Amino acid sequence: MPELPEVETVRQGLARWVVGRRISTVEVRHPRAVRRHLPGDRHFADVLAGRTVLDVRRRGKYLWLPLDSTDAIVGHLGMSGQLLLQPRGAADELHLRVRFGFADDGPELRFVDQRTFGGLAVSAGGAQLPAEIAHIARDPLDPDFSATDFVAALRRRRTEVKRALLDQTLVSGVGNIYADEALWRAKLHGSRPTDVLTRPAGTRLLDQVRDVLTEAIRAGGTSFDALYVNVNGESGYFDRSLNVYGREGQPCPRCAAPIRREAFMNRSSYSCPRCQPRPRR
DNA sequence: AAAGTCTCCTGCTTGC
DNA sequence: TGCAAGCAGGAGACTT
Repeated sequence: MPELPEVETVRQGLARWVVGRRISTVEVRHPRAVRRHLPGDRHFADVLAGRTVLDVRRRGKYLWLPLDSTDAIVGHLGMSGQLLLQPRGAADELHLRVRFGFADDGPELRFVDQRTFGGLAVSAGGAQLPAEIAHIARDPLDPDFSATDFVAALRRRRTEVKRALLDQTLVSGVGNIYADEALWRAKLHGSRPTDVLTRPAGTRLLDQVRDVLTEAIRAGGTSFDALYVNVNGESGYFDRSLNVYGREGQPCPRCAAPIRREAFMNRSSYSCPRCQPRPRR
């Protein structure tokens, strides 16, 4: 599942292979992929034809591609979205949703998405920061992210710490996998209430979030279920470094207690019952 | 207003 | 064997 490290890996690939190229044709194969582009799929294709990609930027799990028109292509991979570079004429993927051809006749950019939770849109005048993602907080690897402000905001919340980590308006880029991994590293149970977390505990947690995200980027991301690949179709290998996520019943790498799985928001949380005791309520 | 829940979607896995 | 339910989950819409 694409979280910050996976999206950053894709960003780096796009920066290498797409920046400076002029879009010639856009084919929307499935309108749901551009459902957030309110003027519709025809407009999406028309407004992009002839535009040159100037850069590839990211905030949290969102990508945007500033164009020479001051607009930007905004993208989110959702659960299963992939941005792939493929030679012209290569067979269509089963879940191909959008195809971009370039004026240089080089490789196409394809948006492929099995579960269709992801999508693309054109942000009018959004080259600097698309309005569509202005509500998303900076991510913890952003040089302008303030640790002090984050910890203060965390402690003002009246919720559980894992819910707070997943709230993209508080800190962006963290999803279920890296939330569980950071909480394990910080030896905190995700149900711990945020308002009684000490400042040092909040800072330690943020440090662990940053560490796990940075290490995962170095590994090219986590390809837990093969739905995530980079722009060249290659898997990341951080799944080998996961300590708790998806490891129910296996020994905690720190204390050997069997990893526990608990229901959380209609999904699962993984933690060590000994290193991360559940808070008394 | 903030916090919590529901819904969108497909394909693989599990169970009767 | 076949069908149905369960599961994966990001984030916007909706409810409390």
